[in-house]
Amino acid sequence: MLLINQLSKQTSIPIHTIRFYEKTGLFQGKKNPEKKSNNYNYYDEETIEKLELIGAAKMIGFTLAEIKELIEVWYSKQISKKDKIEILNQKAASIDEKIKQLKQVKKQIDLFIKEVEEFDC
Amino acid sequence: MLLINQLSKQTSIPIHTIRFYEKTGLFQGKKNPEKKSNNYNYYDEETIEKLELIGAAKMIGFTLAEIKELIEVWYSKQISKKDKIEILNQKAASIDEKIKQLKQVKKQIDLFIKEVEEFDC
DNA sequence: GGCAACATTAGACTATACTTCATACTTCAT
DNA sequence: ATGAAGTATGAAGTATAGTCTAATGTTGCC
Repeated sequence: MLLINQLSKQTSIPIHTIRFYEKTGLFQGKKNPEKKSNNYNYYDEETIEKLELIGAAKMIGFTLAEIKELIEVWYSKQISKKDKIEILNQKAASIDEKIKQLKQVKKQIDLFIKEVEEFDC
Repeated sequence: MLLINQLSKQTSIPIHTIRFYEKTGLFQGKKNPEKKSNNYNYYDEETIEKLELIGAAKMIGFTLAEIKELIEVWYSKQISKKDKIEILNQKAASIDEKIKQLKQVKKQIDLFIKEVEEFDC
């Protein structure tokens, strides 16, 4: 179990940002019941996974609200198999859509580069 | 030449947003020198193009600052061919990078869907 | 000439995602 | 035991990207 400082170092995510994510409900640290003198939060390996997922999902344009939903599906034991698969398929589809859009714009930029190379002398 | 209302209708971008983009420096309307009684802004076809570019670039996660740079390259007559190509290549590379990341996450989600389908009964 | 529909500006307000600050407590090395 | 470093909490501040309001002026049509 890691303290927030270690967690930050292992994920390269600033402490303040981690706290912000925690407050947003993306995950929760656990208090140590044996140590009642402090109320430090302890984080498990799953939290590292979650932070990595957050990083990846953010990079591709998901909002924290969407990521929260994704995490809930990913780790929930309560959500039915059917619902899980549906939400995951939705996310997968939205990623495909984004890839399509990116390729479209890439093509346009490549064309424009050619244009510049040939005519704009 | 279009007034802002027409521009908004043709691009499906709200008037307020168009004004915001203009204030941000993504493009500029022109005053009509023959009509000195008002100071309405008139927009040309190029502005429609630019707004479409903004829409596409935003969709793939470019910030307005990046888009501004892209538009400046796209339409500037002052920037050298070499610089234009360099900036465009940078944007193209960042799109490739994003596509790579998206594919990565897509793969992870697909794997997880399989996992859920097989084991989480 | 009067009224609806459109235009402009400045400024206030919102949401998202942080980021910093202030205060106060805890742990650890010397 | 004391000071540096780490932790918690709440609240304020920042940046980006809008979105809305108010006050005021303009145009077009009956």
